[in-house]
Amino acid sequence: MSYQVPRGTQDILPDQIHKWHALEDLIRQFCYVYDYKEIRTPIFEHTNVFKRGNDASDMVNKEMYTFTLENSSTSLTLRPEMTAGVVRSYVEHKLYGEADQPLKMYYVGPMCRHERPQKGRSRIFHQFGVEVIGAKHPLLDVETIALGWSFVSALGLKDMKVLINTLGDDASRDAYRAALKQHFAKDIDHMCADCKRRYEQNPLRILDCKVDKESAIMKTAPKMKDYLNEESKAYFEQVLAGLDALGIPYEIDDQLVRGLDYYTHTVFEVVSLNKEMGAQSTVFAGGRYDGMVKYFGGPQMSGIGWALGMERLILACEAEGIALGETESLDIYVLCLSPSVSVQALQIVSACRAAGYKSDMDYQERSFKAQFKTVDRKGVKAVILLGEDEVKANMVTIKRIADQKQVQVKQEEMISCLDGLFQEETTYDCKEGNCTCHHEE
RNA sequence: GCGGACGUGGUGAAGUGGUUAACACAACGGGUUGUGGUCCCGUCAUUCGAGGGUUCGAUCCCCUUCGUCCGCCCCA
Repeated sequence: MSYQVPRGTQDILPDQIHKWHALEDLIRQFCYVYDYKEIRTPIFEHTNVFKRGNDASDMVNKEMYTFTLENSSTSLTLRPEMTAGVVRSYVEHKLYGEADQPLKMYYVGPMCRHERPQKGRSRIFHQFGVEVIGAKHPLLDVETIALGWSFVSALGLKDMKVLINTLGDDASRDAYRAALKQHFAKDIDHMCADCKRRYEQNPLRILDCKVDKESAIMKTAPKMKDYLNEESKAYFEQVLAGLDALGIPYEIDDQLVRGLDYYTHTVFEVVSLNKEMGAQSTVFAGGRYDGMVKYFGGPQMSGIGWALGMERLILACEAEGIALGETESLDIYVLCLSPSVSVQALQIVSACRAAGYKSDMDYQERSFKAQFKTVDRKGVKAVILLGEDEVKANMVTIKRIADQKQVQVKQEEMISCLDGLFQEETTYDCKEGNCTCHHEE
């Protein structure tokens, strides 16, 4: 009991891993047909990759795992998100010079944030995300949303909603920011401490405030849409038209500003409406960023991306009763009837494995009955019985569980016999209560 | 960082200031010595998250600590 995982982290145990494999397989399929390629960047970066000048977000200011090793002056940080690392890599390797732009990338991996753990919120969690860098077109915004939306739809999730908004370009945002500051100027003293901080650092995020949400000053606050210039407005309208064209339902939420400060134009959030999700209901979210590539020393190029919380996705699937991945089963189990033949049993298991059958045997010298229990529990399709009689005769006994068909064959013929048994039509009439097969509950 | 609830075997859980900590599931062994799933019998917590304190005596009361859950905050 003295050793345990650090707070807010968890082991993903073997009996849960099928969910992760199922999701990862589907992710690769989707990214393949969308022609997005995987990128892998380091799990830690120089701190200044994440901590950039004007960033006022909690994520970079309060929640980063930042460390400096002894005998070193280099400050490193465990990545709290992926976009910064991807953009850094894009610029560092001068990928903006590649022929095919935009570059379409995806990633899957762990992120670290020092937050208070809660349902759907851990200190190490996994994100699947996409980044499209090197071109700016509203239909690219639509494409990335479509990728995520079709992905969660393919899983069977139904209680999902797309919330979308625009922050406009820099000029629109500057104008809006000034208007907000003016609006809140005389009341900021009565507002919550967080809002006071936001007022100075990033007035847009005052709109995110839950404390003062119902106050009159909040309700009469100027709207972003009234400060959008023509170009920004047109951009947003094209995004919405693209979503309409693909039949993706959405809801415009003009309070949506997102927590990361690098966003421009399109921002969106896809949330689960299922009550079992708890307070952390955002499954994937992202937006466009116009300034990041230049910030990292590249040309003026735009990007768009989103990130999806894998743990939250699993929660959402569980909340909607969606099973991920197949339950484990075994093709063949070798039943060892006497410890004296265990070496021969191992040779037979090896032969089955070499032939491609998922196979196993007992290594605990357990009773015959106990070994058969394992057969039931693991959903074994065929059993090979091996006792002293078989070894003497150089035979094996093969029993197909589904219909209890049992044959004895020479060991040389074992694999071809198994091939036959597995290929043969095994669905047969099995009336309830009238047969001896095992029915799974 | 703030507020609240909780922590008993592999799992789900009952329980009480007093001698041996229910019950169920799972696991293992046996009845059935080479043919499983049902049934019956047996075994399985010197210990109640950890550390300290009060007490003749603590799983139960108090403190500390670690962790989980819920909400705030934040975000995927």
